[in-house]
Amino acid sequence: MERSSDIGVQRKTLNDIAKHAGVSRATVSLVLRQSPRVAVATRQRVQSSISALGYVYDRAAANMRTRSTQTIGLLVCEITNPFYAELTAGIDDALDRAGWVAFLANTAESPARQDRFIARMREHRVDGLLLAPAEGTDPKIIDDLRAAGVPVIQMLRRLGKRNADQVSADFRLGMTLAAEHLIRLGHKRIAFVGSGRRASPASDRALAYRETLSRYGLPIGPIVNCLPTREEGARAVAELMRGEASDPTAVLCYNDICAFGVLLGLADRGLVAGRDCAVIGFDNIAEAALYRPALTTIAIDARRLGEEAANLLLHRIKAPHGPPESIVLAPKLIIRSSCGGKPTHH
Amino acid sequence: MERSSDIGVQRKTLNDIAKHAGVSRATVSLVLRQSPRVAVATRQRVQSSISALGYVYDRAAANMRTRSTQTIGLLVCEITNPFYAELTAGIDDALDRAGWVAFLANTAESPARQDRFIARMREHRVDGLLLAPAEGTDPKIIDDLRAAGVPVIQMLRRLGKRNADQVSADFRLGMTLAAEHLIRLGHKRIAFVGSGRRASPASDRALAYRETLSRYGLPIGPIVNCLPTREEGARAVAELMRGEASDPTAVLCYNDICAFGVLLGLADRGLVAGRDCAVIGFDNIAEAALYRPALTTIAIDARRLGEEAANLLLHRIKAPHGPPESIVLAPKLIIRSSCGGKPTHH
DNA sequence: CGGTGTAATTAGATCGATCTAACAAGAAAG
DNA sequence: CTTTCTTGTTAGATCGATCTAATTACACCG
Repeated sequence: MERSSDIGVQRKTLNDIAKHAGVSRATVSLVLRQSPRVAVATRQRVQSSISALGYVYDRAAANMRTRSTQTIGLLVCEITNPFYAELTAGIDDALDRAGWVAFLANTAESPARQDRFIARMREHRVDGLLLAPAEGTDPKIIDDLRAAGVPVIQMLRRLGKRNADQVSADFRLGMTLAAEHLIRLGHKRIAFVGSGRRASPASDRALAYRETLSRYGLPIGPIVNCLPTREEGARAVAELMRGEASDPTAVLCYNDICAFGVLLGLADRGLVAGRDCAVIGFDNIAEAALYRPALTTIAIDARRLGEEAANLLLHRIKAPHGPPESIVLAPKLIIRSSCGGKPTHH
Repeated sequence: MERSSDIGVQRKTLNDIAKHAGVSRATVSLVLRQSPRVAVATRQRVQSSISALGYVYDRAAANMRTRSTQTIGLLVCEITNPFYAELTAGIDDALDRAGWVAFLANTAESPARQDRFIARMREHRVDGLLLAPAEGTDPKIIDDLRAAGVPVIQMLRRLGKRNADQVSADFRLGMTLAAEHLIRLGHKRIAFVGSGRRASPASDRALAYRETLSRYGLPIGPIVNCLPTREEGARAVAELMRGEASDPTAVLCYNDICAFGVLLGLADRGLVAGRDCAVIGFDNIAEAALYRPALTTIAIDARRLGEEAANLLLHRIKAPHGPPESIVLAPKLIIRSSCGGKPTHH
């Protein structure tokens, strides 16, 4: 009894097609690569053999000669963070358009895990890497990869000082916009929640907070360290709000997740954000518009950022010796209800 | 001037190592694969040559002979959905432990895009596929892949009726638990929001809703179609709550996202979930615990589900002819505040 | 009619690993 | 001393494509 659906059927090769179509292996290869040097009649004959035999192109074999795999490695510091999920979706979009595929690695903020994945991806001969570095990443890996001839695009977090290919957003400008918004609304005691992170996006934001407040002659602080989780954000409120007259009237947060935590913390203490205290987040993740009160925040277009990063990497792979490029997206203030007043966005 | 950090350095090969260590290519290969048939002295000599020359193993070349790539394809219907992001993290974890890597594709619920990615992954010779199918996926693709000898694990959504390898959760039981909870609380008019989806997890939930209500002799409906977005969930409330005495007193939702939408819709109409209306979600995504009111929901352990799926696929790749396995995780009712009463979880 | 140019096709080497089967050297057995 | 066995090593074929350089077929031209 023949079982056509059985597993382990021999995969067809170029030789099988060649024999079936009565041409040489080389000609079939030319057809596959849409070479114009093949006669129309031959091309058609080959193409019908290909579909008759159900041939599947073996890119891995082809890669051996061409020395390129049309494959990249994507290293994300935390895929369960909606911002990075959106970034990933943007990357995936751009790669799909170009016909490439990505190996995914969720490093979960572990540099050791990141190293392991990078090694594994290099063994698979990826043509390049997109790196949203885990916290505590040794900047040396950029040099190592460069020495090995592996193009890398840094996303969001800067490693080391040297100029390299990177895609990011202007976090300082973003936080400045946020602070100025609060100052325009008349706030004088503005707190900052979330300075605890070492990575560059965090230090950029904390810096802009200090700079802007001092530029307007306002007192700096209180500043509360806080990991980007809602639990921590809620806990931070306990440190900020002591029921005294000197309590802050507004809070700038490291990101939306922290801000949600702060909103929770306020609600749990019977305070209403937007009335008793102004709160601003950062990132504009999807939930920001859909929370109540809706969160005023700084929008970073994560999907667009992903697309730019993927395109820059593909460009760099084509032109490995070109000068480093740095793409910095502009942030945008999105006014909703968490600072009171009339929202311009829902 | 020598530039050691220049791009495009020739990659070292087995032959280079062999020459450097004064042995044959075959011996180096044996060392790399930790064969016990190599003398200790030789092994050490080879190993020091390997690190001296900075050799990087070329798995792609090795794959040509071994006919296995230690690579799988992961197709996710929507990576920006936190449930699937969590699932992805679980898969990544399990693969990391095994030393494998995954190609990621975010199909964004597009079957055409899914087909494209599957073809591309097959060209890259993945050893198997993890498929969280896009809505509207043709069940035939499972047969096609089986005929081609590509192991596939279906995740969450069932395709066709035949028994195949799959990992899912008991959605009927989950929705039954949710409905019975509301019934225990004394609700008589229980609505359902989100029946619009065609995929099996949706129909399972809708079915369990009907079954349970009729089992307890309660009227079925109203039922409101609703895509799993907050906007749609909020819109659904307008259809449900007409300010009449016959308005439902409780709402079962397709998933947490819908439920958040319903909470928003209620809030926008001045109604308080847990007091004026009970709401239950499904999935227990991270936000569920951190919303106010905290959402009562059915927990599905997405990370665990991902790990199980990855492990089952690795098992199936080792034993392609084994009988199909079906792993079904048990759901759990998580009581918080959105149905009133004392919450057991925060 | 032989020579030239162009278009279409192909044989054979090649990418970098693994696999097979054979071989060399020394120990153990007869 | 020869035979057999064991241990360690290796030459050469192989995986399935691409690339190079050569070959064929045929039209065109002087």
